[in-house]
Amino acid sequence: MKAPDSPSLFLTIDVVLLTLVSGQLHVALFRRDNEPFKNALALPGGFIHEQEDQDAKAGAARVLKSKVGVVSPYLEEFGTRSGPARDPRGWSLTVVYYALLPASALSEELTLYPVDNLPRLAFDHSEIVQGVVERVRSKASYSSLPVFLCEEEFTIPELHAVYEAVLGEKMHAAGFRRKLDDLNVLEVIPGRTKVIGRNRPAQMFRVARPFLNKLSVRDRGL
Amino acid sequence: MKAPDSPSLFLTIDVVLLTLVSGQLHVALFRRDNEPFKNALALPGGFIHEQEDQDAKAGAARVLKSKVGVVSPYLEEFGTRSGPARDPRGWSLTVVYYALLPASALSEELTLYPVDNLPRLAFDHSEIVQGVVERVRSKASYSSLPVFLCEEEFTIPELHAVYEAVLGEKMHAAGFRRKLDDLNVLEVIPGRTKVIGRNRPAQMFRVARPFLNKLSVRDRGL
DNA sequence: GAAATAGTGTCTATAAGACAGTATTTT
DNA sequence: AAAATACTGTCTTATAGACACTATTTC
Repeated sequence: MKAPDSPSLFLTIDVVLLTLVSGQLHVALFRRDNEPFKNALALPGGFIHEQEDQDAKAGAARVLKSKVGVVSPYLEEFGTRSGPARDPRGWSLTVVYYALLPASALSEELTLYPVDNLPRLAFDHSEIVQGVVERVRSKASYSSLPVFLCEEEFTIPELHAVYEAVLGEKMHAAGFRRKLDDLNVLEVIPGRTKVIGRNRPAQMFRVARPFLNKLSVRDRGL
Repeated sequence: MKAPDSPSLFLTIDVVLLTLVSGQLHVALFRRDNEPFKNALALPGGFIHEQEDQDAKAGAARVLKSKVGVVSPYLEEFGTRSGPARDPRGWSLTVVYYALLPASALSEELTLYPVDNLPRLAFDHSEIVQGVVERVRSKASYSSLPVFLCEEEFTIPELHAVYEAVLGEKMHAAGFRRKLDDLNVLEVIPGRTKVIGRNRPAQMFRVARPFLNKLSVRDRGL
């Protein structure tokens, strides 16, 4: 093993930040100020700062904070994309992270695009977003992942609607309740209820402490 | 975005090659010839060769071929490990891949260590192996992954034993057959049977073409 | 034919889905 | 009280595990 002398090999981070706007998954994108792909839309990302970043995930958190202005409780590695062709500047490797937040946590300024009708993106970012969305939908089908798209306090019917939006399919309400129950992620907020129309108010819940930044997973799907 | 001028930031690949020896998962390790961690055991790995490697996965395949002398049909990204402390030479990021092969495909020279009783390893390789083993056990519980630990032709009872070895638990034989069936990964080899003792011979199977290098996954676990 | 493992059929227990019924609010 | 949605109880159906039975070989 000898040290590499490679001016044209570089390392970046990209973050796929997903949120729900009017029942549709959206991704946060930015218009690039510089070459390459100047003026094209791209994921928030950048180079690793080896002075600052304790690891790649910390770099992703820094990108989220500096470019989007948020801290995400859920921030997971998706995987890497690499090769000589994906960035015209040379052989590159990007570590892709994904985060989920409720739209209310995001600035109004932020530009969000529906993932199922994306414009053309810079680099291989279209493929990356598609891959992340697939992963998120898959995880949603057997885990508590969609709770990160909810406000801090929410009702079961609200969460139910979020699951249906992410998965794109109707879920049986009674079964949903029962199966959510054995995920053990939810905590009743005693006394707090929420009235929507002229009907029985729904109990409000929050995410239980152990699952504030990780998933609860089921064996048999939701 | 400005180009990074980072002599102390580098990019490596590591491969966790797992196999089954006498019913126990083993990992292929090499004794390091050079500093850092000279003489310590480590995963096969190395720097990205940006002239040769089409991407990180191709680099992993190259490492497997050159250091272990094998080509693995199944080669998957596990994830990355990074930071300033894991390698004394500076801020490093490694992309970890894992591969599964039957012991018969490996050279006799290769040194294999049982994953549940590992010696001390270089860098953060102990933690990496542990993470990969966890991932492999998890995937084995709902997918066809363990077929990659089998020979090209094998019987259901043999495959059954492989699953039990990986998962470390007894599985009900009749249910195992039925559930394997709807994975659709197996293809009867007409006429070919295998006799073990003085008993009914078992039908031999091979992996069906579409799953020669990818998994078949079940909803409900095996 | 006895022994041994391969493989199947069926019964039972458990979990999921359907659906009806009860609960609690506003108007 | 009517309307509307929240929530629960129970019946039915699908799936998984247990277990007994049949199949095919060697000795």
